[in-house]
Amino acid sequence: MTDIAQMAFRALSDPSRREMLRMLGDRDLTVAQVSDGFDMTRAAVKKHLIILEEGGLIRSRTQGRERINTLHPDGLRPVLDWLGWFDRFWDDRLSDLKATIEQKDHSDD
Amino acid sequence: MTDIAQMAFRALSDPSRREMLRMLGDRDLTVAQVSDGFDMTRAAVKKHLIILEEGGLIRSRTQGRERINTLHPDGLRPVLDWLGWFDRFWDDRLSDLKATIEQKDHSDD
DNA sequence: TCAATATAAAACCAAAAGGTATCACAATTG
DNA sequence: CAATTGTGATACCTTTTGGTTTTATATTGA
Repeated sequence: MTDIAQMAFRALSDPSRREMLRMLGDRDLTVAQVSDGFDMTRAAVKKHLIILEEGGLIRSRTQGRERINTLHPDGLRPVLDWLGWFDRFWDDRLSDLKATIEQKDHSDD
Repeated sequence: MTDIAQMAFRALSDPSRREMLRMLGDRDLTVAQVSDGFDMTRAAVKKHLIILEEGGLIRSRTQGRERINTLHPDGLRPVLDWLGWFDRFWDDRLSDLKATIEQKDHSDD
């Protein structure tokens, strides 16, 4: 209900919504602009955007008659936290990621 | 429909199913044993387990009249891969995770 | 053998999800 | 101002979801 993680998981469970998040990762978009990427009505897109916002994955602000939707990546944190519990079964992924981090930390080696 | 990532995201979207995954992370459980942890019928639990298996998050084998359910952590990989796209917005997460890894490397658990 | 147990499978149900169409209204533009 | 555009809010519809109950079947144990 008001469970943050649950609302985020719920928001992520629909492929259209996940696609919307990717689009918003590239740039902020109005409802109409998001709708251009999908074969559904603006009303349907709007509903998805509401669910994404309820899940804490996007933010939106109204600007004139438009509503600008912005990715809110921090909203993924509850999801990643939950998934983190399973890292214990996932040692090789940690290694891979560690390598990535090392690379990033001293990329001038 | 048979989209692997979608089936996994779907499986994760229900809080009871996520709890079942945690339980199975501790040890393998029969359908009846999983049911003991929930206020719902075995039939309902069985349906959840089917969805978890369809999502690639658990495996199950029948042993006598029992069905043993086992966590299949690799099933989370498609989910983590999808989420990985957002790492670009999440630099501090890499730091956090690095700390976790260091901790793991230096302790024996 | 026979009763108890574990799962399976199906029918059924209410609510939620995902979509449409429609109307209202504020903001923009000619 | 009038017409257009972008959004918001409903009402409505169909399918999916999460649950129940019931019935069947296979395995176990006294």
